[in-house]
Amino acid sequence: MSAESPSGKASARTKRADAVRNQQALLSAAAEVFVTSGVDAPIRQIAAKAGVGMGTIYRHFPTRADLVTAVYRHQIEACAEAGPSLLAGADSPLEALRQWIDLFVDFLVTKHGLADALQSDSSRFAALHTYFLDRLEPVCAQLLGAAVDAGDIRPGTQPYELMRGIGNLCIGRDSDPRYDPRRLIELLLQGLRQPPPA
Amino acid sequence: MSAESPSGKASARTKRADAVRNQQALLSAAAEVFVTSGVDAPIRQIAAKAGVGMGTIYRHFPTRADLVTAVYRHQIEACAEAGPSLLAGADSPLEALRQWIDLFVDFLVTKHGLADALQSDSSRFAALHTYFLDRLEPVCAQLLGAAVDAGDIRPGTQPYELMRGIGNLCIGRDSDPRYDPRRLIELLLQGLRQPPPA
Amino acid sequence: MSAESPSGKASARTKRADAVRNQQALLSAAAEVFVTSGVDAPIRQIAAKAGVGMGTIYRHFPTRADLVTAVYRHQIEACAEAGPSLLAGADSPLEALRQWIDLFVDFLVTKHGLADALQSDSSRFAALHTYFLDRLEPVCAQLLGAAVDAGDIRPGTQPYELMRGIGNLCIGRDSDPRYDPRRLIELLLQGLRQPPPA
Amino acid sequence: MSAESPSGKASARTKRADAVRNQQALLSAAAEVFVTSGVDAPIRQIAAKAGVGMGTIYRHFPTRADLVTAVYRHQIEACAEAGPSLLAGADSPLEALRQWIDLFVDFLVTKHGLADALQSDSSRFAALHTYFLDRLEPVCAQLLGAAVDAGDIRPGTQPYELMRGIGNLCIGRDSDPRYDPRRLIELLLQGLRQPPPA
DNA sequence: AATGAATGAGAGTTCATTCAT
DNA sequence: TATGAATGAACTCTCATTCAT
Repeated sequence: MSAESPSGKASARTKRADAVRNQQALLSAAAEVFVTSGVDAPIRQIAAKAGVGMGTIYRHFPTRADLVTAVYRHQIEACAEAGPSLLAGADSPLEALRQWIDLFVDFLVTKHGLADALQSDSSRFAALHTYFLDRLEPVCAQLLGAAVDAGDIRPGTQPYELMRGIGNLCIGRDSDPRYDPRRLIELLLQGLRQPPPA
Repeated sequence: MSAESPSGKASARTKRADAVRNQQALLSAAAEVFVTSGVDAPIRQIAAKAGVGMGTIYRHFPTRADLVTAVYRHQIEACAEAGPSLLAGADSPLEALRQWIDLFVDFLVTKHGLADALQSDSSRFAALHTYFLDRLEPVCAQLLGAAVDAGDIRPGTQPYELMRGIGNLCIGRDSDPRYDPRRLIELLLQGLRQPPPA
Repeated sequence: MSAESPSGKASARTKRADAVRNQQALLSAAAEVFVTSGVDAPIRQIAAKAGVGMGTIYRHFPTRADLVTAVYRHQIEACAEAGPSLLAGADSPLEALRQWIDLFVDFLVTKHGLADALQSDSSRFAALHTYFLDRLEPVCAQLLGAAVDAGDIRPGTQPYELMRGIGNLCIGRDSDPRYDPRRLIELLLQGLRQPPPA
Repeated sequence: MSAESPSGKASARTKRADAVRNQQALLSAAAEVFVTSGVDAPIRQIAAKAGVGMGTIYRHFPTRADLVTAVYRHQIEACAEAGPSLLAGADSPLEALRQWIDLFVDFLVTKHGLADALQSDSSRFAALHTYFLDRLEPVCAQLLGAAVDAGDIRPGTQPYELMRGIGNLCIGRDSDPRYDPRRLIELLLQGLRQPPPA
């Protein structure tokens, strides 16, 4: 990189690098804080964890939904991209669906403020909600459709409803050791299976 | 006059009647507000809706949990009492379980701040949580056990987990018309059914 | 009004007796509560201790100062009346003054919210203040004057100032065992003594 | 006169001032308010007087004790530092003690909410209390000890008691012009003097 | 006359958001 | 651009005082 005007360009570059670094720090910090304090955690707390000022958060993420969305974007992407691969590689469409739901649940219970955020009716999270569904609903639809087409499961279940249901089942997962969302989700899948021919 | 009891007592009784009326107003108002603003709604809002001062709420319900518990106590009781009757009257234990879950869901989606409150990890709702479980878990256990004993459903599902799951599925029921918790719960029940002998 | 209806009279009498009894209960209760919670104790607390309603307190003692004054009136009277007797019976006017101050201090430290109330600039206690001074200042003045006249103590000290000073020294008496107002008051008295003729 | 502009809209509500300047404003305001309303004055009142928001007070002084301590710290320091100098410069230890007490009283009556705060049994002021004593008791002890050693005053008086006594005498100084704590303190000092040999 | 339920002003405290530096 | 000080609305809770019974 050549810099004829060292001060001007260098400072611009420096700032850019700073900004990127800040954004990364913020995302990591927010992810951590969301886990311990939920997605409604005080901005201060996130800023402190990231080692930046509060204003910096507002610059990068004007609304809370922007931040939450950004925090989970990578995982949402990964989850979305896994759909087709699983469908291609699994023994059966149902097996692919099961594996995808496993990923989905991993994601939700790992970042455990998320399930709460997703069901929150607060308009604050509308953007997250939208992004989440726009990206994942088609993937879920594809898997679900394939399983139906293969005759593995009965038709009639909508991807939106299934995703909401799984998401809801993941809420408050760790408040009591007696509650394990995966067991219930397994029951759901059992319920989806085509009743055997008489 | 035959009033052996001093008038002091009579007047005390009268005041009580007022207080009772106020309590009712409060319970109705709180139930309404919980629906629109959640169980964390500001005390002022509830007081305003009930047409009473804030202090009146504190008098009747010293803590928020007291209020929430009181709001839902009647329904919890009704639900608890329905269990044995349904078991006695239904065609099969599974049918009884299904009907009881219907009642349970009716309850949760009608007073829909409740599902939120129940899963809230906030210690503020510990009392409600405890009351809820103490009262309903045994009922659910009985129905579940009977269905297992009759061979209608597979064993291994705990009443606590089932209730939590159903409760979670009822969260945010009306944020989107595409989501109907009952359909998912029906799937859960399907999943619980004993796989037919080979 | 003619007392045609006996019940009218009877009830009036009954109420009077009740009122007197209530007043006594209130004074005792207030005295106790003042000791533990200060003269600013919540009205509720006093009412509860006395076993009466709050309204009853307001009926008997419209302002807090009225109650405080009433609570301490007996002791103020006793203290006031002791002055002349002590002067008549003691070995010297200084000794009488010392004994009277002892009584005064007993009074203040026994009812330990009192010293605080007396110095409180809050107008709430103006009535108490006034009553207190009206009654005791002349007594103190008499004792002080006699001691001065006898040549026991130097002239120049005003009874108001001496009483305020002693009252202040009694404040917070029991917050620390290292603090004993009597030792300081004894020093004050030493300081009042006529310096020995050269 | 330039007041033609519609100054009704206070756009120049100097929102952001230097933090240090704000602290100073806060300390001055608090000192003033403590004088008129006592050290228990509402936070809002102090904030209003300082022209800042309430949050600013919490930022600078998280607890009330922090604020009270800060308000009086400078004077406490000055008083503490004066002790040794006075002892070195005065004609006699007793004279040094007298001068130090003069300073001490100046301090208390100038910032006269302080005497109240010091005797307050509320645990809220424990920090102030502790700081006050930690800093001044040793100074008072030194002066007192020197005066005893020099034979100027009788032994047996503890610095804690003397300071509490003087502090108490300064309470409510200006509620009545007839009351002057200095006259009583002078009597105390007189009382401390060694009784002349028989 | 007595009661105590009801009222609501007022105090403490938190935190999202703005904006001077 | 980044910072974090400042603001103030919003919330909880307490208690003096009133007033219907």
